[in-house]
Amino acid sequence: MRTTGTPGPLKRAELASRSGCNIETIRYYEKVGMLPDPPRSAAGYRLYSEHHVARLRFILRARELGFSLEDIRGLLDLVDGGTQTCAEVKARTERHLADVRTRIADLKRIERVLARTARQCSGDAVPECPVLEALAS
Amino acid sequence: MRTTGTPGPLKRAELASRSGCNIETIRYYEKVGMLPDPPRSAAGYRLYSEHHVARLRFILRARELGFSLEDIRGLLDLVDGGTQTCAEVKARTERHLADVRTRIADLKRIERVLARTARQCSGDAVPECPVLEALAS
DNA sequence: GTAGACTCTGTAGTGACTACAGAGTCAAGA
DNA sequence: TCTTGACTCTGTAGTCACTACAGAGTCTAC
Repeated sequence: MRTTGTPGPLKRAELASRSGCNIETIRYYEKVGMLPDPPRSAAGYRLYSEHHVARLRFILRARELGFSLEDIRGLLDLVDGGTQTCAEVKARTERHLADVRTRIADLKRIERVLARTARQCSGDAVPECPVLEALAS
Repeated sequence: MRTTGTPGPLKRAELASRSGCNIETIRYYEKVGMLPDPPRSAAGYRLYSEHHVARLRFILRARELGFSLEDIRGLLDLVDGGTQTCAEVKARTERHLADVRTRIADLKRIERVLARTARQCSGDAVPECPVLEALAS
């Protein structure tokens, strides 16, 4: 059993535990070209390096921030190309930020409607319900 | 060409335009049991009634409020059963409201990180980028 | 030698649609 | 009557970002 910090190639489960990523998701990211194909052992087992750990963490962090895989692919291209400019990345980030703000505004609108409607509910066991009426009207 | 307000059964495209719902989505809702199967013409064309219009609008309004189809199925069961109590609907609505609030909080956290990171960007055409560094680190 | 834990592959399922192909139907105009 | 074009029918596949599973192979500790 390899312990944390020991160097050498990692197997799928090790990469999963090092990154906190679901083991199947790793294979998925490989399949869709987000993670480079790792070298294989004689038996065909994937052998991941620190490079893969770093890239996977990059992907996961960007996912946490709500970037789509498509967005992340773009960011990775910029990184890989070595030609990325701060301006390009900034533009992408700000586009995404605008998206996030739109979603927040939408959800807040929804929240207001739901809260208002729920407040009108008596909570009694009567068959009339302002929520259903609001939806039906 | 039937004009708005004329009674009589509606075809798929008419129901779509009356409700603002995508025509394929109507068929999907039927398939998954959200909309009752309408009677058919001799040629097999669906013939929708005002009942279908009302139900479809109910579904669309609930979708706008972010209820899942599963949630809506529950609401429709309560409506159809005729046994729904305000208390049940209120509980569902409040569960959903809590969900929405969680999502808002998540997005706000994301927004803060994105905004802070984007601010650090010079926007210049230099290859170093604090956004990418934040993601990679 | 064997048990159990791992890995491999391909495939199918999730939710909520959306799109398309190929066939049939309908109504208006020539 | 015929044709044209717009509609409708069905089944199926694609979308996104995974997740789960089956059946086979491999590795390692005892």
